[in-house]
Amino acid sequence: MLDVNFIRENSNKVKEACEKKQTKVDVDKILELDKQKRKLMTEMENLKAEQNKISRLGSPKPTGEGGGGFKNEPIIEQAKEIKGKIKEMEPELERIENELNPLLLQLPNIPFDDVPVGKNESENVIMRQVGKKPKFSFTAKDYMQLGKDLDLIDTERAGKVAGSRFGYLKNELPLLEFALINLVMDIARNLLAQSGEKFVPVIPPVMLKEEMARGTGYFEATDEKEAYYLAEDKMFLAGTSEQPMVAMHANEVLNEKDLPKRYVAFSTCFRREAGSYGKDTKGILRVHQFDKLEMVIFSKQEDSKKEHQLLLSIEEKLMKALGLPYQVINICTGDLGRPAACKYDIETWLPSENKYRETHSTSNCTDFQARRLNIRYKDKSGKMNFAHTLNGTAFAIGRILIMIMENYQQKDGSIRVPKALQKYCGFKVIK
RNA sequence: GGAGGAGUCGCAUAGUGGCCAUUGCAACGGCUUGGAAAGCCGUGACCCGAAAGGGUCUCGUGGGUUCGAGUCCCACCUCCUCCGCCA
Repeated sequence: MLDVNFIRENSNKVKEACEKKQTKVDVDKILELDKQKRKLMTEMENLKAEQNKISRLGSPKPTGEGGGGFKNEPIIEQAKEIKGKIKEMEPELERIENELNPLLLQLPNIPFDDVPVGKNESENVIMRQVGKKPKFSFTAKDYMQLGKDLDLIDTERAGKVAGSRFGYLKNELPLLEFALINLVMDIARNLLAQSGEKFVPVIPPVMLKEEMARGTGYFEATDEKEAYYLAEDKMFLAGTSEQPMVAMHANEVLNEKDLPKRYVAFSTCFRREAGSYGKDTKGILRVHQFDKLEMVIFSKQEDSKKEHQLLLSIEEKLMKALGLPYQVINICTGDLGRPAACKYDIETWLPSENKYRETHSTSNCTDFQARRLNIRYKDKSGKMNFAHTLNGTAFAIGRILIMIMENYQQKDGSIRVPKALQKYCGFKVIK
C-alpha cells in the first residue's frame, strides 16, 4: 500500500510506476474518490463537533450535585436531529470507501530508479555468472532418473496418496535437507560472531488469518487462488514463511535501536500453482508443498538498500559453499511483483534442461508491506516511520536438492555430497 | 469440545453513564548546562489550514442502546484457569 498523501502529491510518479510494472490501476479515479471522501468526512466531522458540544452541556457542573443530565427537551431534539443527519451520510462514505480501498490495495510499490525497465522476464538483466558448469564425460541423467535409480524420490506413490505435484523424499535426501538447514543456521551464527549481523532462527506458524495473509501484498498481485484456504477455520496456508514472518510484527511500534531485526525462518510452504498448468508438471521442481529457509529483515528506511545487499551476499555465500554454478539476475520492472521496489533472483544451473532455473529471490519491499500491516518505529526526533521489510531465500530445499543431484552426479550413477554438507550429514556420496 | 476469568498510551495501574481517560516507571526528543544529573515541557492516527490554530477518532475489534459509553447490551478476536481429548 502507498501513502495517500504521496499519491496526491506525486500522482505522476504513481502512474509511471503502474506503467513500468504493467499494472492497470485508475489513479485519477483514486484521486477523485479521495477528494470526495475528504469532503464528506469534513462535513461529518463538523456535525459531530456540534453534537459533541451539545452533549457536553449535559455534564454536571464542577460544583453541582448529582448525576447531571438535561432538563430542557429542545436541545435534546436538536442533538437527535444532528445525529440523524450524520447517520444519513454514513452509507455514502461507506460506498466511497468500498470503491477507493480496493483500488489503493491494487497500487504497486514504486520501483527504484535504477531498476531496469522492461515488460516481462525476458528483459531481466544478468548481473554476473559464477561457478563452472559441470562437463560430463558420460550421458548425464536428470534428477528424476537419479531419484528413481537411487530410491530418493517417489512421485508415483505421492500421486496415489496426494495427487500430482507432490513427492516423497527418501533415504539420503531428507538427511541432506537437515544438513542444509544446519549449514544455514551455522552461517547465521558465524555472521553474528564475525560482524554482529544477527539472524534469529524461527519456526513460524504456516497457517494465517486472512488479514495477515493479505498483509504481505501478494493476493491482489497474482490471485488469492494461489493460496490454500481452510474454509472451516477461515485460515490460509502460507505460500512462504515471508507471510507469517513479516506479519509477526504487525501493529507494533519497534524500538529504533533494535533495528535492523533479522530472522532466518524454516517452514513448509504450500502453493496451489494455479496459474502454472502444464509447466514443470513432472518431478518435484514445482510442487504444492516444499520446505524453505527464508531470511526476513525489518530495517530503518535509510538502511534497506544496504540490508538488501547483505541478503544477496548471504545467498551467494551459500551458493558458493555448495559449489553450484549460478547467475544473479536483476529483475526488471515488469517482473518485479507488486510489493517489491527492487528484486534480485539467483538462478542455478540445471544440466538436464541446459539452463539456469530460479532457486533464490530477494526483495526490498520498502514500506509497502509495513504500511498494510502497520509496522512502525519511532526515530530519534520522535517521528513515527513505517519500517522497511526485506526478504530473501536462503534455500528452497526441494529445488536445491535437485540442483545438487544433477550437478554432482558421477559416471557410476552415484551423487557426491558437497563438501560443506558432509560434516552435517555424515556421508560423502549417495549410491 | 465444555465451564469460568481477563484485555486501558512500552510496562504497571486508577477509573461501573457526564469536563479534555488517572497516576507511577521506562524510553526517546526538547529546554536548561562548559558537560552532565536533577528539574521542566513534549511523545498515537486522520482531516481542514501557508502557518498559528481548529476539529474528528483512539480504552482488544466491530456493531448497538443513549443528548452523552472505558463504563450498559450483542457478536467476534486474543490470552489465562479448570475439565475432556490428544502428538
